[in-house]
Amino acid sequence: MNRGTARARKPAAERRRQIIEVTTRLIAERGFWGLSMQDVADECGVTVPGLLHHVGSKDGLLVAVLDHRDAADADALVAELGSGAPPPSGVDGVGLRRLCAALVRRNAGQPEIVRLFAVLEAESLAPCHPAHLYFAARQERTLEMFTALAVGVSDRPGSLARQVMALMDGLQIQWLRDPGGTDLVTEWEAVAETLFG
Amino acid sequence: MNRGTARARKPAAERRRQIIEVTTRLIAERGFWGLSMQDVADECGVTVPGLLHHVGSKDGLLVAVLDHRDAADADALVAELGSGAPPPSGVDGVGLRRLCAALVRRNAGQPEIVRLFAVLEAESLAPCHPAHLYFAARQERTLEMFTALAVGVSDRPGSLARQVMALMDGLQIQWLRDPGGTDLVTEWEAVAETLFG
DNA sequence: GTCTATAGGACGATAGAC
DNA sequence: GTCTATCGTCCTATAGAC
Repeated sequence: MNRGTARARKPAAERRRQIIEVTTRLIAERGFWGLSMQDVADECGVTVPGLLHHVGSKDGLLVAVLDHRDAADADALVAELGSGAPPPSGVDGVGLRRLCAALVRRNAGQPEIVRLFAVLEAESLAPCHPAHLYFAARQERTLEMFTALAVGVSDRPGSLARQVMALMDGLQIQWLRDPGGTDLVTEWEAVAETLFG
Repeated sequence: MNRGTARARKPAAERRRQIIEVTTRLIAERGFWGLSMQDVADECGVTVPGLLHHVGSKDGLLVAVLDHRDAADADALVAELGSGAPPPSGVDGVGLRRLCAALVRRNAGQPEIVRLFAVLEAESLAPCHPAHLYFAARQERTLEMFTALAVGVSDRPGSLARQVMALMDGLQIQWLRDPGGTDLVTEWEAVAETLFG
């Protein structure tokens, strides 16, 4: 008698994974303000209260997505830089140029995720946006990491760090708007030659 | 008997100017998806139907804002580059470096407008966004202009143009997120030295 | 040119059954 | 873990008076 009615039910973990996946795509398309819980629920084959059971609220849904991305990105970055590399908080010695190349290569393969961050990065400039603090901290953390890695490369490491970050974000926007017109990796190689060559 | 009751009424042109000004600020704060006609109407001291009388629809409101900005930017750019300079479609001879410096200087003085464009630029990546075509055309036009001006500066003018555009957009985001932490003009001077120096 | 009034939905969230 | 039912609020847009 071990539960013969397992028709549409899913284990919580799997359902949560599905919710995050769908939400990621929808936020990338319409932003967080344009996201509706109804659409997320529909695409998951669940009702709205069913969805809220898992994430608590609309804001809770956003933090779930961002937390999941942070974890996935940290894993992937370590894998791409070699298994011997320490976690992102201690990437010293890898070199700014190699780190950027790895980031660009990874981003080129997941335009949807890149768009998610591009949209939220702009939306979250508003102080009342639920991800405002998250992206402020993210920018600060990234700049610090880039600056630390740029110390040997430039005599103004802080400025170089800002330029690197700006170039990655800006080129990504151009690429997202016209995916056929640009190859992200190729464009970045030209940048690297200007900055580091 | 020439209409003695002109209490709260404004001439259409002035009302339209006010509507555009308020909408610009609200879109910068919340994006277009997050914009509500009610809020715009309230801040203008008008009812929602009164607002719709002037702009037709919510989409009409957006194009009104964008058209107004295009006109204002074109005027300001000509003024900043000197009265003798031809309109933006023919800025040859001014030089890419000088053009960028003028753009950055102008943008540094109007963060609200910069934020409007930053938010809409990301939001409009979605093909269904009412400003999708507008920003696609804008990017293409800007890249063409920068490329033409970069011909003498670099042996890969298209790539330089993309880098210049990316750097301006990216630095603006960083600046908007932490206005006290960066000076846009100073940062750009460092960039210019790297790119053109 | 601006109003009142209202249509007609979609929204996020809650309560409680199963 | 998912449902039905419902609340109250907000939304864009229209019709027609003044």
